[in-house]
Amino acid sequence: MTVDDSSRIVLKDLIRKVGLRATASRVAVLQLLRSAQHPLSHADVSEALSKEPWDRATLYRNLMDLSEAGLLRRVSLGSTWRFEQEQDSNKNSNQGHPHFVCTECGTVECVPELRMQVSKNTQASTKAIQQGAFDVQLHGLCNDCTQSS
Amino acid sequence: MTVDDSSRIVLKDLIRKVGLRATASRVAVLQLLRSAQHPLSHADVSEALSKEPWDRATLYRNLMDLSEAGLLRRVSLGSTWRFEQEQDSNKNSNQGHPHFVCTECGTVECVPELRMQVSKNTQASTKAIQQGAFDVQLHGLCNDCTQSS
DNA sequence: GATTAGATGCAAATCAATTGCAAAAACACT
DNA sequence: AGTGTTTTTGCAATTGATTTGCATCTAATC
Repeated sequence: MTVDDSSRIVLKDLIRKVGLRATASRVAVLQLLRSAQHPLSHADVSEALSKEPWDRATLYRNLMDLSEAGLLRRVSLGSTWRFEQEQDSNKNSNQGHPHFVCTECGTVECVPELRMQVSKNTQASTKAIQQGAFDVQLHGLCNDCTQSS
Repeated sequence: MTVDDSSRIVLKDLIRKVGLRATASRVAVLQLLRSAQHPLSHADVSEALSKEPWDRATLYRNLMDLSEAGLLRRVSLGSTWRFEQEQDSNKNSNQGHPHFVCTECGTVECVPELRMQVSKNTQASTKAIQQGAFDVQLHGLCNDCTQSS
């Protein structure tokens, strides 16, 4: 049994534990996101698994199902989403780590080391801000797009 | 001459100053965004001006043209955009004020009073972060969506 | 008011995201 | 292993937003 096989068994168990059936595409999606260094879009996942026979719609549904089940985290970009593996440290939190989003190419990087202080004296009318229930994103040009522009 | 008329003249001059022709739809778009309390999407603009005869494509191009010319600011939401009036205080800055983005309905609010401190000792590999060339977004549920969920 | 470069309107093309439904696969139980 | 039940998938079709080509129109200039 290879390392890949054993990890596949672990992933299958994980998937079953949250009440979903451990199908090949779900295992592959989960495996992909666990090895990814940054959050991936539907399109990223489709492309990465393009050698496999799975349909776009299936991968869409896989990502949604795994996210709703808590095995992935959905990073909101307004009207679209990126997906990343759920971190144990975030499990019981409504807040993940900060992300850097490229305004040119849309790539999303994780910047977990970044600490942001939100001034507490904010009289923001938004409850989520008062309660700290939000994710932080920095939007700017990534290194690649800085060069080419 | 009404207040509206005089403001329209001012807007027309503004548009001409940046090298564009002062067409009726451009004036209307600029006027709308100047009175808006938060950044608007193209769909928002279309709807707000739905009584006018202008085509969707025209409004798209108006928003893009006015942004490129520096009269509007484009707020990136990953793959889509919102538009807001350019603030004089931002004119020579590559950074606007922070925004709060609802992960449910996509509404974008301005939170200019929010001050964020990014730890300076970051060894982030992204140049934009090191140089402070980024916009800050907080993503969470807006008050409306908190209630209904 | 005539000229002309720039802008618009319309229709068509593109592209991403989503849905319905029949067929296939996973799981539970013999 | 075989069978039945429920979930999931694959495919095709739909939706909806954004973009583009091009003929027509118009703002700005003379």
